[in-house]
Amino acid sequence: MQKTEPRSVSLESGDVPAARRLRKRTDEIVDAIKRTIMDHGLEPGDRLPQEKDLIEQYSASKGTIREALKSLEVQGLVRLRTGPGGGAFVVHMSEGRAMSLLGNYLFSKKMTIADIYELRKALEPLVAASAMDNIDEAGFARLEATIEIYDHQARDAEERWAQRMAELDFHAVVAEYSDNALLAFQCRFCQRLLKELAVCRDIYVQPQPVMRQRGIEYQRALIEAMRAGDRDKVQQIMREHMAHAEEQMLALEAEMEQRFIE
Amino acid sequence: MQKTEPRSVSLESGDVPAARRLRKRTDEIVDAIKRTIMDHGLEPGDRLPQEKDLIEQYSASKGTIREALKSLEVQGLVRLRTGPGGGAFVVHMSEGRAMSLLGNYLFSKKMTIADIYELRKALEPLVAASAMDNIDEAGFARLEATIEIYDHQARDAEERWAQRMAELDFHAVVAEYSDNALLAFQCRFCQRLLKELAVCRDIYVQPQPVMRQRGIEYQRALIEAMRAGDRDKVQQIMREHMAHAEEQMLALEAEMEQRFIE
DNA sequence: CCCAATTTGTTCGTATGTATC
DNA sequence: AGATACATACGAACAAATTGG
Repeated sequence: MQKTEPRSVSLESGDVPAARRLRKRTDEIVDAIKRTIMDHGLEPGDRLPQEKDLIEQYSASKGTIREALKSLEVQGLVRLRTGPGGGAFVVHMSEGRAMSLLGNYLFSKKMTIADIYELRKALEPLVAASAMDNIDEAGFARLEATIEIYDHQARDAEERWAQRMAELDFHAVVAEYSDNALLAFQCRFCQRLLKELAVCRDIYVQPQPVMRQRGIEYQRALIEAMRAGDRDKVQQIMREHMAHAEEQMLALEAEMEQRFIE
Repeated sequence: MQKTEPRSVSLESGDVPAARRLRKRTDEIVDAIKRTIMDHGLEPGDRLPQEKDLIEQYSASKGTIREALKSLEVQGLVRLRTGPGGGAFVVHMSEGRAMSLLGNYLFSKKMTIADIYELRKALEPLVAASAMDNIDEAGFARLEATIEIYDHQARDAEERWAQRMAELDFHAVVAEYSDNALLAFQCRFCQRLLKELAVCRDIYVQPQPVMRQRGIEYQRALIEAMRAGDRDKVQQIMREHMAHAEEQMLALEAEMEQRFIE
């Protein structure tokens, strides 16, 4: 049985299948370097040949090689360092970069609060259940420390904002303990959207006494259920927590619009 | 005296750090152009100033400007065209590019079939229900045409492969009719992972008579439920469909490993 | 169909900044 | 502190692609 196929995965197929148009030199080199990374199984920390050698290897000029390396850097595949022993080093894309890039894609689509919570209602219970299997006392401590941030009335708008962010961070911490990288990423991306969406930012600056208290109750109950290892209960609590959070967000959004009309 | 801090380590925030330390000229220009696009509300089709003008505007060299534009191109924000009237045109990132970039992030994580299906079991029922509200007769026709592709015994390995791809395309078509862009994207990304993961590719080349027939039954029932507008039934069928598909995939994976050991 | 204008794409030479020893 | 190795940036020239006459 063939185990490792030479035509492995994720090769930037994207749009044009190469047979059509003459591809630009830069893009050819980008793909060539990508293949080199894949085929040689290069790990983070490994260094690519330096510019000088790449120039020779691909018979291209400095500028072209630089553009290719820049492309790889933007894609989060390499990091460029100056100085002796410097060069292009293979890295794993950071979650932040992945989210930025995906954010560019969704920028054109108009996301609503309901859209995001439709996802969260489905995913957060799953990550919570998944995280339950891996979380330890240190993890619980982190969760409780996060709750502390918003377990009191905010003094000013700035602290109120910090509390809203921390409320989302609670779920980010939970997701950290899931071993399903894709699930965790998608969950955390939803959280990031909630942090960045303009409509949400407008909502967060308003006072909202009810939401905070109820949210904490859900989260405390969640921690307890996780400690008890009660998978069904964990999911049930998170479902209710999300449904309640969505309700609050939508109500606040409607209230804001109402105020705007007056 | 200003001194460069040595601990400029890999926090790699990915997004706009405030005017902090010495950033590279290229990245400054990238952000400046990004802001220009945002602030002016530039839409796809709108043209940025040409290289010549950008060189003047930012007092940078041609190479630097080109690197900045290349960065924006890789991020899927602009498209570069040569010739008279050419230049950098604002575009919306294609779904394919977004998936490629996200694929680079997940490349380092080791995804399992179970991980992906954990997502699919949660998301596919939601997209199906969401799509139900928008799909029309043309959409149903597309779904039925897709089923035709694998509604018979494959003659050879190549057709078998095409059938596996079409089975996934069925769900891609469903997702097209959802108006929740994020939900649809995440669903289709799962489908893409199933198309590309090496372990899945190995599975698809094997004959698997049972899965095909049962899958079609689910999908035909799904179409019927969608036509009837029965939201709960749509979700229920899709849940079962996904659970069954996962079961089959895991069984085939186990069988393959068994064969591999022998 | 070719020609010419326009604009990006690529090359070379050189200089500067930066990190390591 | 100085030498070295490397990326980063500049500028001028040339090549290729696209559009319109």
